[in-house]
Amino acid sequence: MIACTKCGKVETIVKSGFVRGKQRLYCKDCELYFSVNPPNPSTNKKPHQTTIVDIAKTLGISPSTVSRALNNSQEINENTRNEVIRVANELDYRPNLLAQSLHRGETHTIGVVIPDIQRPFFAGVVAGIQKVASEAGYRVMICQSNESHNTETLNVQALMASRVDGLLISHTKETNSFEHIKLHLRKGIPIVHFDRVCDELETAKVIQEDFEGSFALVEHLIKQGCRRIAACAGPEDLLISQKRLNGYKAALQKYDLPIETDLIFHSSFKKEDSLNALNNWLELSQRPDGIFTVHYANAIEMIMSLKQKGIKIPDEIALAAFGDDLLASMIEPSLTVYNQFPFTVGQEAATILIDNIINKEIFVPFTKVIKGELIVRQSSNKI
Amino acid sequence: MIACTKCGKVETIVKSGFVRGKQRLYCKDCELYFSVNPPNPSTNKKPHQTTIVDIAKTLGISPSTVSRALNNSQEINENTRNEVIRVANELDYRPNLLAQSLHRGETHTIGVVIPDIQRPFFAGVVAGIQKVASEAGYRVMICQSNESHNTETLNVQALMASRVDGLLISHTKETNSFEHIKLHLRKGIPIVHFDRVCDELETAKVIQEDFEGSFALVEHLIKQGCRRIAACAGPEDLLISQKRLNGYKAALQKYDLPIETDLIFHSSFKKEDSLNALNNWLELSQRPDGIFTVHYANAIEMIMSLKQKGIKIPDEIALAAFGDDLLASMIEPSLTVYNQFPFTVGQEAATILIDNIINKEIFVPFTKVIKGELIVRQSSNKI
DNA sequence: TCATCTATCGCAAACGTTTCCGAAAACGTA
DNA sequence: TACGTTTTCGGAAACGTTTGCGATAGATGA
Repeated sequence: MIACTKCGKVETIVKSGFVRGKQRLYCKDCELYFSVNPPNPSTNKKPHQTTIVDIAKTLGISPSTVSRALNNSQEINENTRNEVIRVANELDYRPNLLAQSLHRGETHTIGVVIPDIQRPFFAGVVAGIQKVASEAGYRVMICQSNESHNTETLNVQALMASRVDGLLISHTKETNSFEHIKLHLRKGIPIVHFDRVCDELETAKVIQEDFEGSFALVEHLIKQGCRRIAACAGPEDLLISQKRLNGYKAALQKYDLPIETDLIFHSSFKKEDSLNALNNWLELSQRPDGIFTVHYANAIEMIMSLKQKGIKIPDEIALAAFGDDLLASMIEPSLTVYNQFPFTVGQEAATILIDNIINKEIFVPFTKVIKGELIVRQSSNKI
Repeated sequence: MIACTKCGKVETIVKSGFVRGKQRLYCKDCELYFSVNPPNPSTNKKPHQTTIVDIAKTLGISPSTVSRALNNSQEINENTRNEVIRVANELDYRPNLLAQSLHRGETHTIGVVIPDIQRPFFAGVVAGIQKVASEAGYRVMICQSNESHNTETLNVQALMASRVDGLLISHTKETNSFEHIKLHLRKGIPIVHFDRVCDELETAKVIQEDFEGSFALVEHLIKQGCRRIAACAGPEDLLISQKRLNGYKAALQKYDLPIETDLIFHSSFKKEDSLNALNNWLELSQRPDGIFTVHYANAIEMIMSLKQKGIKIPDEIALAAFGDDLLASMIEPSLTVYNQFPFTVGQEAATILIDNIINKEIFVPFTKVIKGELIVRQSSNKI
C-alpha cells in the first residue's frame, strides 16, 4: 500500500529495518531509502513559502537530510540528493534567509548611511558599493541621514538592529560626537568610513585627496594669474572642510600670497550661503580675482550670479571647485573641478568593509586615499 | 545567602513557594518576586549582543517574562517590568530583528528595484520612498538592475529571499516578460509598480502623466510656431515610451500636422543615439524646427551639439523634454521640460505599498497618476 | 477552613535553518 | 558467524523571540 516517493510504484518497495522506531522502506527501482510519516490529509493550510519541512514531508525524509542535500554535504546518498533537488524545484523552494541568518549569526547584508542620496557624489558612491557588494553576495541596506545627527543615530541603530554584518558611513555635517558609532565598534562590528570620516575612531577609512585636491585647484588658479583668491569652505566642524581649507592655505603660502580672513567663508552648502559670501567679497575694496569652493554646487551658484551681474569669468574672477558632475561640464562657462571619482570611492569602501567582515580577527584598520584628477575648464582658463 | 536581584540585600528575602519546581523568592523591600537559577560562574563567553535570555538570567526570571515586560503586556507586575527595563538599558539590549521577523513572519522591510540610482529621477524617487518608509517604521533595501533584465530577476529573487514585506519596482528598459514578478504576486506578496510599469500585471501603479505631459510639451512647441517637430522616443518595448510617443502624435493631430516616420527616432537613452538621431534630422531636405525628447538628458546632449554646429536655439530649432533636473535649468539655453516630481512619485508609491502590506486582504490594486508641470524655459521660448 | 478568583509568571512550542551526535543498515573481513 | 567499518540518515538542540496554556500563591468570600 505504500508507494515510492520518487517513482510511485508499490511493488518495488521492501521493508528495510527501522530508523528511530520508524519503519524504513527501500525502493528497489530507485535505490532510494525513505521512511513513512502518518499521512495527514487534512492539512490544507493556506499557501505559504515552501520550507525544507515541506520537502521533507513529501519525500518521507527528515529536514536535516533535506538541509544536507541542499548544502552540498558529503554525507548523503546521491539519489536522495537528486530527489530533494527535484522536489525543491517542483515546490519552488527558496531558503528563508532570515532563518539562515539567525542561525549563522550573519546576515550577508551591509548597511550604508549617507547624508543625501540625491547628491550625485553619494549616488555614485552607492552605485560603487552596490556593484562590489552584489558581486560578493552581499545585500545593501541604505539609509539617509538628511544631514541630521539625530537621524544618523537612528539610522545606525536601525541597521544594527537588523544585524547588518558591517557598516559604511559618511557622517552628517553637524556630527561631532561619535558615541553612536563607538558603541557598536566596541561590540566588534566592522565599520568603514568614507568621505566624511572621523579621526578619533579606529576604523578603516576611504578618503579623497582633500588637501592635495584643493592645493592643486588653488595652485592652478595662481598659475592662471590670480592673486586674491577667496575660499568658500564647508562647515567648520567637518574634517574634510578643514583639510580642504588647509590645502588652500598651503597653496597660497607656497606662492607667498597672504591669507586673508576676509576672503574665507564657511558655508553650510546652502545656496543662500554661497550668494552671501559672493556678495560680501564683491563689496570689498579689493575684489578677489579667483574663487575656490569646496563644493561644486556653490561654485555653480556663484557662476549664475556672476553672469547676472555681468562680471566676466574667468577674466575678472576665475573659479575652481571640488567635485565633478555633468552639470559642471555643461554650464557656461564650464567649471574647473577636482574630480573625486565617487564610484571608485564606493567600490573601495565596500571592498575594504567586506574584507574586514570576512577577516574580522586579523583585520587592521587603514586609510585608503582615492586619487583625484584636476579637470581644467573654461571657468579658470585665462590663457 | 541569596540576594535580591534588584537591591542586593539578603535579609529582606523570604521564600515564597515554588514555581514549576524552582524555589520562588520574594524581596520584602522591593516587593519583587523572582526565582533562582543554579549560578554558572564558568560561563565566560565571548562578548555578544545581549539577548532577553541574558536579561532573564541576571534577574532570575524567565525569558518570557522579559519579553512581556518589553512588549507592554498587561499581565506583568509593574516592579518586574521596571527592573527588566533597567537591566535592559544597563546591558544595552537591542531586540534581534531577525528573530522577531522570523517569528512574526514579517520583516518590516520593503524592497526597491530601480534601473540606476545615479539618474536624478530615480534618486529622487528613492528619497521619497525612504521618507515615507522610515516614518512608517519600515526599512528599505535597494537594488539596481543596471537596465539588465537578468540582474532585475536576480534582484527580485534576492529581495524575496530576504523576505521583504513588499516590493517597489520600476522595470528595465529591456524587460518584456514578467514571470519573475508573477511568481511572487501569486504567493500574495504586495508589489507596486512605478514609472516603468507593466499593464499585464494586477498591481497597484504610480505613473506620471506620460501622455498628457508629452502632449503638453509638443502642443507648447506648436504654439511657439514649430511645424516640423521631431521626436526622440525611448525603447519601443517600454510602455511609458509608447505613451509619451502617443502624446506627441495626438498633439500633432490636434493641429493637423503630419506624423512623419522620418522624424521619429527610438533611442535607448545613450548619448550616441541622440546624436545620431540629431544628425539624421539635420541632413533631411527639410530640417525639423522643433525637437521633443522623452528624456531630458537626450535634449541636453542635443543642445550641446547644436551649439557646436552654430544652430540657433530656439530660433532655428526649439527643444522640449521630459523630466526636470538642476542641469536643465542651468545650461544655456535652459531647457523647457515637463517636471515629473520624482520625490512625490516615491512618496506615493511607498504609501500605497505600505497600505497594501497592512491591509493585504482588502486591498484592491489601482493606478495613481502624479500630475506633472510644464516648465517653459529658453530652449523653446521664441516669443 | 475551604473553595474560588486574580495577578503573575514559567514552560514549551513555534518560526526555518543548520549541525552535532548517534543509530542502524550495509558492507567488508576474518 | 562474528566482528569492525562505512554510509546514510534522524533526533534534537541551537539561533532569539513571541505567545498559548497552564501553574502557583495570595487574596477574597462563604
